[in-house]
Amino acid sequence: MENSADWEQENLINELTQGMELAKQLQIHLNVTTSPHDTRELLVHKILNSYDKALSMLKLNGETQPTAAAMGMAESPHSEDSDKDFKDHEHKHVSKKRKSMVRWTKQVQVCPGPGLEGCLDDGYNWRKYGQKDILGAKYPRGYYRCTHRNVQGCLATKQIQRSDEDPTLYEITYRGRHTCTLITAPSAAAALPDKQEQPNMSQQNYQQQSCEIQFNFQTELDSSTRDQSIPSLYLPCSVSNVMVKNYVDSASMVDNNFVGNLYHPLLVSPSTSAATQMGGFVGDWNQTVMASESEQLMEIVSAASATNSSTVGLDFPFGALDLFDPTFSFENPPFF
DNA sequence: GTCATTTGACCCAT
DNA sequence: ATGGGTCAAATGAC
Repeated sequence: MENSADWEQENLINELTQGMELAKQLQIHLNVTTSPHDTRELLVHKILNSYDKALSMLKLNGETQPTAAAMGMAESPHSEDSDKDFKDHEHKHVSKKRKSMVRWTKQVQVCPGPGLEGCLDDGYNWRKYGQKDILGAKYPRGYYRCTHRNVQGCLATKQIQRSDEDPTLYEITYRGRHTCTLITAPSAAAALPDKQEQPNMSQQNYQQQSCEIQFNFQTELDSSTRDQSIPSLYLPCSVSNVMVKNYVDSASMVDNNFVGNLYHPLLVSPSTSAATQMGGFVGDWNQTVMASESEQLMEIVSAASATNSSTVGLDFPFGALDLFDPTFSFENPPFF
């Protein structure tokens, strides 16, 4: 038993180390303007793979710990994915997987009227697979899964529940991380149109997504005040009128203890000017929007590889967050 | 013809 | 037994 744990830990360290090495390579490639785009993308892919493996190890490990249930894993262990393939061949495995799925919720307020669905669009391509009347809820709950599920095996799902009290308020629960290769940054998404749903996605939707989960990326060429050898992650939300509002824990965010530790929900509140750009959104946003930082970071890294950005960073109103700072940790982010 | 949505049935956890 | 989540056939839109 102990040997097994040691072995797992060793593998975990190996994966993380590999991820770091790959990130360093990517860093070098980002500083070389002549570096081929393919190479960067390959590195990003490897990094993501490496961290995915590490996450899987941690999640599976976390499930065996008694604290997991106490930390919010009492969540209904229902199917995250009931694809027949999985049911037939990996039923038990899927059940485990479901429990460890990352889950987070955000609330979106939209103006009533046409184009409402568009406002709920988050840039990913979802396919509705069910709708159900929920006990005690006035409105039915819609069930959606990633369009690329069959092709790329992306297990991300979401549920949309309209609020009883405020019909303009929608609670969107996301489960699972997108593993599809669709790059979701606005520009990238536009470059990868989905013939089925993309045409319905208006520009305002892209703006919405850029403020909620994905972020716009900008090139920061003037890095005279910054160590050029250390690309920092810049999240230009402070520039694009999105500010970090607060941090709260959420039961839905601690489906497993690892997620609870690593995934600090980021609460952002787009300011009025951003909402104005978003058209369909109510001008005064007071509701909170939570997202997985890890997912954001994955996307940031992905998008960084797709741009010529020499730096990628998280830029908060109170300063930039340097993810390559050795003192940085998700458990103790410097700003919360 | 293809693909998305709808909806009743089914499965599973509680 | 009940409710939430998913399946899959039927239907509709393009």
